[in-house]
Amino acid sequence: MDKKVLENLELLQKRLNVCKAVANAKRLQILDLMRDGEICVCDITSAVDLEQSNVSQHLTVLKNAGILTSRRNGQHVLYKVRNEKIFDFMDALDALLLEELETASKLLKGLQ
Amino acid sequence: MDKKVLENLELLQKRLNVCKAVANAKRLQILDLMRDGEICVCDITSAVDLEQSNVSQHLTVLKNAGILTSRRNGQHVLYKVRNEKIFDFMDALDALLLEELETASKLLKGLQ
DNA sequence: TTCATATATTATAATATTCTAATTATTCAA
DNA sequence: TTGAATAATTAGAATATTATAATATATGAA
Repeated sequence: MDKKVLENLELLQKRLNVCKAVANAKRLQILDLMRDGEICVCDITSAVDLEQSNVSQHLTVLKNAGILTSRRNGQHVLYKVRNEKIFDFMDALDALLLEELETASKLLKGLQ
Repeated sequence: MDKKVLENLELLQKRLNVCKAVANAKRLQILDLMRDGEICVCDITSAVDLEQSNVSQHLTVLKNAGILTSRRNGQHVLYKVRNEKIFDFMDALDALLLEELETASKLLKGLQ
C-alpha cells in the first residue's frame, strides 16, 4: 500500500465518503442484495421495508459515494456495484467480527 | 463466509456499529495513528488538532464499537486496536479506491 | 496533603442524517 | 394521447452526531 497516495486528501475524502455511505443499516442491507448482481429499485423496495422514495434516496447516497452504478431497462432502473471489491471490504469486516465471536466463544468454554 | 451467522441480528448490529464508528474523518485519522501500536491520548490529541475532550469522546466511540482497548500507564492512558484485522478492513477499502484511481487513470490515457 | 498533568464526563448549540409525504419525471401499453 | 407503473426529487419534521466549554476524576510528584 502506497502511503504517499493515501495521504492524498482527495483519497482520504473518498475513504470517508464510502465509510459514511455504508454506515447505515438499510444501505448495508441494500448492498447485500447486490451480491447476486443487478437488482431493480422495486425489488429493493419490497426487500427492505422502506418507502420507494427513501430507497431512491439511499441509492443516491451509495451512487454518489462511487459504490453503485445504474442503468434503465424500460420502466425499471437496475442498480449494481461499480466494483466487486466493495464486497471484499464488507467481507473483511465480517472476518473481523467472526474472529471476535470465536474468541469470545473460546473464552466462554474456558470458563466451563 | 457463513451466511447463517451473518443473518444473526446481533452481528449485523455490530457490523453497523463498526461502520458508524469509522465513518468520521477524525476517527479514521486516529485509527491510522494506531497502526504502529499503542498510543496515548495526549499524543493523539496533538496529532489530530482537536480538543482533548473531543478526542476522548471519539476514543469512546471506537472503544464502544469494540475496535479499541485501553490501559492506564501512570498518568497516561494508552489505546490500541483490539484486533489487527481492523486494518485489513481499512486496507480493503484502500485497495478498492486505488483500483478505481487506476481505472480512471487508464481511461484518461486512452483519451490522449 | 497539595498541585500539576492527563483523561473523562456532561450539557448544549450547531450541524447532518433520516424518514415521510407530496410532487414530478419517465416509460410503456392501451 | 391518456393512464398505469416505476423511479427521482423536494420540503419538512424528527433524530443523531459533532464540537465546544465547563467540570470532574485520576495519577504522580513535591
